[in-house]
Amino acid sequence: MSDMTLSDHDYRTLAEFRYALRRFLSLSETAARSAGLTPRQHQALLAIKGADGAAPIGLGDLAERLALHHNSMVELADRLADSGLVSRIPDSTDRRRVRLALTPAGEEKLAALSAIHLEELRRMRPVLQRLIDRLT
Amino acid sequence: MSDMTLSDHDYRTLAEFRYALRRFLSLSETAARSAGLTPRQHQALLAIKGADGAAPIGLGDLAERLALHHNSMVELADRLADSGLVSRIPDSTDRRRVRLALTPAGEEKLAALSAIHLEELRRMRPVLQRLIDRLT
DNA sequence: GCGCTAATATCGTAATACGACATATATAGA
DNA sequence: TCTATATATGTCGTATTACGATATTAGCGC
Repeated sequence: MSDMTLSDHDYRTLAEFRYALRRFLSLSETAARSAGLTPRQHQALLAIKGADGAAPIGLGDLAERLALHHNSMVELADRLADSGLVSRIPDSTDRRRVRLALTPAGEEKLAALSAIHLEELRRMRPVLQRLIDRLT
Repeated sequence: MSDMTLSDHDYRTLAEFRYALRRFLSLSETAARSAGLTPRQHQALLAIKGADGAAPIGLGDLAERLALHHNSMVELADRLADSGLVSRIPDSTDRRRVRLALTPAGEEKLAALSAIHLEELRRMRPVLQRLIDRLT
């Protein structure tokens, strides 16, 4: 907080940053829904795939990664399992734990969505770079 | 779409990007709610402030900027006006139009929140830069 | 075994974005 | 100027979903 009073330039930077974010998120949502997924479902698939430990990620860790409370994560996992996109895998040693793995259907949808997102991020790169540079 | 098959590195880049986004958005939400605002309300205040035309921004343009349908924007404007954060200003020449301006209370809350957000973005800068550079 | 903690699950509730529809104003064309 | 159409905002019912509170099940130290 170097200076408490913000300039118009600061506000504009913040506003444009949020605008870029919303455009990305809006595009992402449209793509996800076209694939029959909610945005959260898509993000969950990506987080599952992107979390490379040796073992599949558990509900609790996934909840943290998605910034969801554990019970919301349980419900999200229910919906994903009902849709046949992930499968619940009980942990072999700790029977309280449940891990999630992508089904082939989940892999497939995620792959298609990820290609779109990667392309979009690459397209956005100059804008993002410009905004970052503006942060003084 | 240079190559249809995505590498683990691609997935991890996407996952980490989303994770960074969620952390930012989560922080933003917490800050907004601490100030008695919903995230959307905060974003609306910022978009109003950041939209520099000669005249205050209208409902329709604001809806587009916030990626909301016009009726959702009307309801959001209702809630903002009820909270005393913005005031509806009928357009002088086109009486269909309604413009929104920040009240002093709105300015004040936005200023406090914006300082927090600018600080956070500056803190995130290295992470964002690294992610952008990873986009090949 | 007993008390305690941790992980997952269940259920009722509230917030809010949307679809469908309604109203008010502007504009073009005969 | 009158009428048809388009545009901007507003209203209302509904559905989705994240959360709080609570419950259940499993591990752990003693």
